[in-house]
Amino acid sequence: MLLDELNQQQQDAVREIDGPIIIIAGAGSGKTKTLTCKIAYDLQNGISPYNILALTFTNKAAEEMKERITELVGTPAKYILMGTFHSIFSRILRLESERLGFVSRFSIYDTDDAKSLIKTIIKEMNLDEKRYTVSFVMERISKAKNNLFSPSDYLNSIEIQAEDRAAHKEQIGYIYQQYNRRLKGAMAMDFDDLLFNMNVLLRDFPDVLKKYQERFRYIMVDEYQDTNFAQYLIIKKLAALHRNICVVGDDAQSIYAFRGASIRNILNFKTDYPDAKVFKLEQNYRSTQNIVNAANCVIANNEDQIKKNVWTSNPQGCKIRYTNHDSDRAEAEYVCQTIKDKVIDGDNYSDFAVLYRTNMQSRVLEEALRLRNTPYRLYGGISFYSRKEIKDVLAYFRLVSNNDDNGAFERSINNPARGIGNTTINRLKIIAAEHNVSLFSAALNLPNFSSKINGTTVEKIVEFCKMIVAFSKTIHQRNAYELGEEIIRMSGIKTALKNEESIEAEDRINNIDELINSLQAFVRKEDDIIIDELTGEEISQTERTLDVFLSQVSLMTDADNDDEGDKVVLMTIHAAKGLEFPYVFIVGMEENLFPSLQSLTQRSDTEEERRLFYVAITRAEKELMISSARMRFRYGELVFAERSRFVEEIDEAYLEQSLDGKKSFPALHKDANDNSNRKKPLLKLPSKDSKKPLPTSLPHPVGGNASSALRKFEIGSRVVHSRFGEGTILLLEGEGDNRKAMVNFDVGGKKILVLRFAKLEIL
DNA sequence: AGGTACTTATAGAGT
DNA sequence: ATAAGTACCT
Repeated sequence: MLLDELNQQQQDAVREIDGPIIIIAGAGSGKTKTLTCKIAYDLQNGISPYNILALTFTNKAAEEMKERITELVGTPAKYILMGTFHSIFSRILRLESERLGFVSRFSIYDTDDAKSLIKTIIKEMNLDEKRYTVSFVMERISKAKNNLFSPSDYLNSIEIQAEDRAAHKEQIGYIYQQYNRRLKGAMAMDFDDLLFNMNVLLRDFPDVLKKYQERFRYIMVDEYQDTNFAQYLIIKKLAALHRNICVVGDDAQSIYAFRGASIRNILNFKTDYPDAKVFKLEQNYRSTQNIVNAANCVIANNEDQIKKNVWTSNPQGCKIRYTNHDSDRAEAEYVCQTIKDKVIDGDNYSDFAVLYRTNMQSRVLEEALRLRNTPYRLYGGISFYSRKEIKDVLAYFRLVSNNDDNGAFERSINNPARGIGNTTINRLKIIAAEHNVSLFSAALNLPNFSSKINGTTVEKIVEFCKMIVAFSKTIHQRNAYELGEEIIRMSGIKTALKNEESIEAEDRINNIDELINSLQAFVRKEDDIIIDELTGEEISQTERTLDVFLSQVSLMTDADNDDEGDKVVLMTIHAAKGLEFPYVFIVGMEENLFPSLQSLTQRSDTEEERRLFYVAITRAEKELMISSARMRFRYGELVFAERSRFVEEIDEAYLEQSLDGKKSFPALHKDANDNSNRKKPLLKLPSKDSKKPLPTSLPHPVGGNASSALRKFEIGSRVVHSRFGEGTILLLEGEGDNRKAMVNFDVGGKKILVLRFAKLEIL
């Protein structure tokens, strides 16, 4: 029976089918299990899968949930409309696109595409690029869209205009206006538009609203604490008719305010739906008592929260271990060594996760892991889909699918080089603007327009356009693999890379081949039948076309392609939400890094950082290791850091401290349950107020070079470096801490190294 | 038009 | 440390 494996609170939540429901699910409280059981229970009670809408934050979460529901109830699960906000709404928008004046094959601009468009506009408006930085303008526009301010709302808002004027950036409204016009002209939407336009659709077309209200009789929203205003309002409108809305979340895990999410949505659910039934899942099944208690201590420092008591009946476990290290490298080495030791004792690599605040921290960890041949899997960072060569290929696909996509046109027209340079493109842009048509349309009809572009160039442009047109014509006759493969072949991208004959080019070719593989997988999908849950129709193999592929790929992230295997996992804390691991390292516990510098200016931001730390702690099942470094490389230079304030927020009853990473835990496994003599930390840390002066000279070189070794370096010495291998010293300069050597490495050539940091050893 | 060499800006999380 | 942009040369 479905309910047998659930505790009382979980059962209560599952049994409540109708009306507004909020489930506050503490970390590790079996949220996914409850949610999947709940949907299965609904289905068993006669609710049609066709009437269920389930919204998640990641594709992965949606897939996993669907899989689990299928296990419980079988085929009907296939018909449930379940996915991310962005993917579900993009599909609805494609169906209803003509209402908003879009083609159904509109393009989706990712952040890079959007930024380059904004940049173009700033340049065209002759604005000072120092004052109007792309990232700032982008943030303003994104925030406006997430709060449903159109360009005219933006320009008419006294408050917003005052803000912009105060910042001496009063042109942002006009940039926004132009940006949106250009998106429309390219038949494109950015990520925020998917939410904004969904709102427009439901606001301006009552028949559409009614249609989807009637369709979605039961609505579930996962991670409700991370919804922004635009998402909140869509949900509210869709649920207004039947009021069967079930939201699940944990205010303590709200970590996306930076993206416009409002913790208020979950805190105010009872206000919106006074008759809402509230269920709290407070028993943690994931972590040891020490971990749960430590997490509770940390989160208790936040003011904004729903009261709850997360507890566990799991074993007490060992204390959380905090270590401080000389440098980011030493910290990384400590992580590697600890993992190695535990693997020797029988644990798997995949039992470990290393979590960090910022993606840039992954580098030093990767280096250390590689050095020790420790298998790892890196999540995030430059995703597969944002690699240049992949974006190049996808630009071709986009252009074929949507000829008006100016961004895709500009990217493709001279890639690979066809002798169509900047001058030509600028002339083309002018023609397109004069005739108010897209670049592609202007290019295709170029012979009919008078222009300064010379004849041979015109021929090349027309030839390109004809190739694209030929592809576009067959887009619905051929499957994504056949067409995509041909586009790649005919574009000449791969040939150009082959001619480069470099290692990098080889990698790029491999990546393109991987993309071709994914086209093939998309077309073949072992699942005999793919069902479009939105329309209820089956999608045959021939209907798995390039535009369908593209519509999915634009919203795909790396995390969605999991490559399993026994590997240590490296990821940001944000990416780790919803996951769990037996052993977790949280590295970089330093002021100005975690919490980040930007977050310290506002209390609410600091609270968000604390929730982020809470999320990180609660990923751990058995053991948690947190660490910091006294200095680390940031932006290419060395910075010193103090221990994060968050470390102190963990009661010492649950924490074990050591200042140097190694050999400091004599009783690693034994005394875990012995609390009796642990009133004081093993080592007294300097209090945060007693600011120690920054060390003027470093205690020890990172790699352990004793200073005596420095003297032995001479011009002509043969040396070995941990990363670069063997080489010969060509030059020496500087004194003391600044002593540098130019080394000619046998592989890789000349490099200048600061001896204080470089792991150079004399052979 | 295209490629190379040098300069400069920029580093917070991700659908 | 790195990517992106610019200046300059072929």
